Amino acid sequence: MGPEIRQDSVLVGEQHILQDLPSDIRITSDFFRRDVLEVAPSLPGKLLCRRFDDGKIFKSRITEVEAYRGTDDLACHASKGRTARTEIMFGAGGSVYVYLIYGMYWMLNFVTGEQNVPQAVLIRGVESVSGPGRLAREYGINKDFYGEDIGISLRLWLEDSDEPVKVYSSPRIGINYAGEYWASRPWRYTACIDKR
DNA sequence: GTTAAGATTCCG
DNA sequence: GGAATCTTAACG
Repeated sequence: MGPEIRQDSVLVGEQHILQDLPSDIRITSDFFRRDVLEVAPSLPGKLLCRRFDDGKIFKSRITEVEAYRGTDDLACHASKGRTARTEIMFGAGGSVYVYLIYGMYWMLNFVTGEQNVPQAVLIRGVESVSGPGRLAREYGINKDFYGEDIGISLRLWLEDSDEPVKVYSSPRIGINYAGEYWASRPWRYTACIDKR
């Protein structure tokens, strides 16, 4: 059974290739070039979209994210300084930051903010998948996506959704090591997606 | 070179 | 409650 052919795909040789999506649907890099505390709360409800190598396209609405904000934030990897791992976070918003945790789970993040302002949003869940480790696994995200430009990538992108969402904020998960102050910042944003 | 710990998940 | 599993960062 071949891949589902969409209207926005085009035949190139023997393969159907997904066209770059119209700018009024796809979220552009500009969206991410703002403070992470503006970007993160506006992500729940948006569609996280993936085109796999076999041409199949998977989309699910984001339900849970967390903001990691700059060198002061002791829960943010950038607080350790500019290293090979954190380098991408020091670039302008719109690229992908992925890293391996506990030797087995990839964490999917989107860099936000202006150049030299290291921030990122961790995508912790979508409607069909709970948990950041399982999410990356379902979406086939690994180190190959480090630095991917979310504004132009043909295999990973975001789309707007008109579904109304209520967004709640609460403390971030699993970062008690950062100390009480940073662990208590309400920078986790969860969506309650209305299903009428 | 060595080591401790981690933005997690699954099993008992 | 604890293991799985390995990269990163800190230290010698």
